[in-house]
Amino acid sequence: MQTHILHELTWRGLLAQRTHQDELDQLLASPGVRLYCGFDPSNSSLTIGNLVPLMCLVFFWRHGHRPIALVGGATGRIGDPGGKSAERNLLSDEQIQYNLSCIQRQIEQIIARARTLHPETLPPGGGAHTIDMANNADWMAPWSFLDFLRDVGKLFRVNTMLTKDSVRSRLENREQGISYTEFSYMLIQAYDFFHLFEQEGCVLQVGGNDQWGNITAGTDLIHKKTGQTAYGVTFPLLTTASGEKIGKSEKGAIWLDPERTSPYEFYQYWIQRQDADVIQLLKTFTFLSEEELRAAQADLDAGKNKGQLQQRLAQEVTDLIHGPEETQKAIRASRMLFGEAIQDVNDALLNQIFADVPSTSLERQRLFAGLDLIDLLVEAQLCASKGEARRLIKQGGAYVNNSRQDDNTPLTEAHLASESMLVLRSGKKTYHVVRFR
RNA sequence: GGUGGGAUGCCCGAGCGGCUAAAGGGGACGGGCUGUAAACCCGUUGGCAUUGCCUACGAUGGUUCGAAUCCAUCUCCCACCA
Repeated sequence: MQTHILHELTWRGLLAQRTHQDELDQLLASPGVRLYCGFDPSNSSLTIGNLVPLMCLVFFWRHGHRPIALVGGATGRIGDPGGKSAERNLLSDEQIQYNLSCIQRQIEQIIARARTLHPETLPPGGGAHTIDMANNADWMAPWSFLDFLRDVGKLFRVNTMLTKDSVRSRLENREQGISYTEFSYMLIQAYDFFHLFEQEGCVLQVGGNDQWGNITAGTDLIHKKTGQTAYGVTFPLLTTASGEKIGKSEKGAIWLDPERTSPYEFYQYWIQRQDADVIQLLKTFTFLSEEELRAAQADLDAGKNKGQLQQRLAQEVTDLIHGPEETQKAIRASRMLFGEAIQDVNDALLNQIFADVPSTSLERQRLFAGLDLIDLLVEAQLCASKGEARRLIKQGGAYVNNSRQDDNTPLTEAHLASESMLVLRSGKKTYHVVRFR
């Protein structure tokens, strides 16, 4: 990879703001720049949204720079006021510790996958070094409050802090306000940058655009303490064409943890993106080259995309997060689910395909007498009430083994798709497996 | 502390004594078209039941044959004044 990292970030649409434009260009022109990005341990899993900074670190890495992924063991105890409309509840230390280890594992796994699946992401020379991990609790914990106020707090002007967006938006909202604790968040993040600057020669911090205030607080601190220059780069906060945040489905966030968002759901999330978003998503979340993406854009403009781009996107991202094996399963399940009627299958196959699909287990006897479809839809929680189930059937949205049920004919053993299983579907996309024992 | 205004279904919002399970919009859901897309079109959107019943318009009481609509008290919001 010979091109300039800032060039790559630009064409990927991942460059929002940066400090010292020309100087930074020059600095990044030669490899080996030490940089970092922070990850917040407010949850035990990262989401697709958190994947953006991680991708950025990998992009920097492939250009021969040396990223550090910092998990915020210390900052997590405080809470970043940025992007939050309300004060957040503090997490217990045990919780933070747990979250930290989970997130760290996720990050490491993704980096490892990027290495093996995408050799092109490796830095020139094959990547002797990897992306390093750090935890700011390691250097924040020993500080006493008084020492921190004397050595670090003294260098911050409250007047300046008040102008930062993250703080200002909370001050303007009189209902919510901001606690002294969250107000101080900025100092810690700024100090992190200073510490890494001193100890690791880390001269650049990257982050989402909402981190701009915290990043510049860090560069200011470094300048005050050392007289030297440090840099900051932010990427835009991505939204869909219709203005929603990326990575939120109706049901909530898309998690990287397979326990929370199954690989099948994860894959489906990407498949279901609309054309207007797919190019930006490919640019952000895959390693496709500029040429490939230009070709993709051309196809799209020519009206030639028939969902292939979404498929490519889903496959690439699921590979990276869950590995090729899980991706293949998700693809197989998707083919089956969105294909023809389900027949000539056995339990083993269905179990495999529907491994991630919610299921209900019922007494086999209930089939002998004829099982009421309305009751079943409610029991499987595909419908909230019998009225809703009736409506669903009437409107033609109820399916058994992918074949539409026009009326409430009782189900019998003849409806089993395999030895003991039956596949319910509501609408086009919502599946539920019923097992009879 | 004073004076006004408000609280309606998932959300916004009309209704201001019977025709109100409550207009309209959004969202959501289902169908159609398509590519598991968008846009668009159609339909549904309190619960239970075979024309009926029950629960609902901040809470509690009251007036009335009849209340989301009138009255009283309470709770919570919002605006202006001090």
